[in-house]
Amino acid sequence: MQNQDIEIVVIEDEEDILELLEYHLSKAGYSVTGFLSTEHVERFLEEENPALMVVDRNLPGVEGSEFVAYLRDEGYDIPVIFLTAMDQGKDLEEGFTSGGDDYMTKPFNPKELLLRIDALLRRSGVRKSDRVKYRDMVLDTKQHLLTIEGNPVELTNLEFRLLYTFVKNPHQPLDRDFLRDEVWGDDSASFHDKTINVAMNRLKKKIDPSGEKEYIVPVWGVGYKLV
Amino acid sequence: MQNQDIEIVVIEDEEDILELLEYHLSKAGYSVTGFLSTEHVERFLEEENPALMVVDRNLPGVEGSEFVAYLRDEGYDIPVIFLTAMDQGKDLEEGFTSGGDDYMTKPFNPKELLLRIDALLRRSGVRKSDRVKYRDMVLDTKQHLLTIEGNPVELTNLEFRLLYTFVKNPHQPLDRDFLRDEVWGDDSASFHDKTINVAMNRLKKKIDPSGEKEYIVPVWGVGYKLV
DNA sequence: TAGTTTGTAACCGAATTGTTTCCAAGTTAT
DNA sequence: ATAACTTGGAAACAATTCGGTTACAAACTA
Repeated sequence: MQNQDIEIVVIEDEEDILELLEYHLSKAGYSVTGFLSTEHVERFLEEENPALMVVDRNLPGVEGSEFVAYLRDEGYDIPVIFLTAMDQGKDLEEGFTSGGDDYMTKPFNPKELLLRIDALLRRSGVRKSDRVKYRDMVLDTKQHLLTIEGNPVELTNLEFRLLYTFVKNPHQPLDRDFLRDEVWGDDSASFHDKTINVAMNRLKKKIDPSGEKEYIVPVWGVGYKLV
Repeated sequence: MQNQDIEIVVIEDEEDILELLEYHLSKAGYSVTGFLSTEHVERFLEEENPALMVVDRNLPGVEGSEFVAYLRDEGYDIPVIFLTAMDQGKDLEEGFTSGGDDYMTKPFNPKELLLRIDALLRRSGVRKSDRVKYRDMVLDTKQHLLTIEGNPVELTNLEFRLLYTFVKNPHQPLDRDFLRDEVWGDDSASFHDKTINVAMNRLKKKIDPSGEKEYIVPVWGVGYKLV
């Protein structure tokens, strides 16, 4: 799921609406943290670094827009979508000038909220567009990060490039010449036979220490293939 | 006027609405270029590099959303606000999934459109706020001042620009080529290997003398990233 | 000119990558 | 079926690459 590991904060004082929001966002794959007031939110922001906030405009105590204006002043650049009960012109203006990115009126259409969240995440650069998936592996080429079943797996540069060429060409045996060209490139001159073997084995050990997943299998006399 | 020199493209086939849009946007200080169809827009984008587009969803010939999807595919990342005659759920979804950033229904409230344009410009980095926060660091770009936990930290010009590029691109490994382009710019000619290393280490030492905060970590074989 | 900032160079240590050797498993020939 | 042969895997070792550190020189500022 592409929304996995994206954290969203919701601030809403009406408990049933908060629950509804949490339900829809969770269902879309986001991890959601709800607050009934702005009280402990700043502390949370310092520690967690969530990707986006959905904020009710009318909160008890500190106004939603006031709070966001304060955060902006402090230097927080987190994307904010305001929710409000009515569509008053004054409200709208205050929402945007206080530093909000978008504005929706209640009762909100969940579908639209999700679309707007998605657009805002895209624009603010949270969505890492260049991800490649294979079975339970996710390669984030921008972040140089591999996760297996959601857990990060440490790979070296070479190993990452190697795995990437396999994920790009699944199910087909890649011979050693191809791998050498693709991964090692020009450094082809003077190249020991077993270099690729050793590199492959190190990679296989890292992505499948127990050897039970069988992501990559040798093809005798040819090379390797991603099953 | 803060909107001076910001270029906005409007694509709208109904001439009177186009004029109305041009009027409101010009009054707000933007320089506006209107088109009655998508026809010559791409050529214009190639030459001018406007900051934002306002696009009617229902255009003769190529659909507005289709056109934007095409542009996105071509690699154009320009912010887009869609206008549509009716608020159909299908329309809305198509607007966002084709790569739009915001969506308004006609008849639109000019005030709201201006607010949304402003918010989107802010978010897409056209307007840069002069305070940026990351964890307990606050960078004041106006004053070239950094505070950590409220305490001022002395940075040189270079170090400040360096840290700023990291705060602008958090969580991403920034490779040395990128940093060189971004921070050092044209002086790329004759550039010692270790220059970036040394600069990075000087910066790291200043923002985290004890090395316990781990703001910036090296990514082996790639560069550095702000955690 | 004095003082600060920034780039260069040399060196060190750690992480990564390549080489070698030996062994196991698959393939082929007898 | 078994021996000879070929290829892949494992482990230890060596070489290389890369980042960190320091000292020093050049460039820049006040």
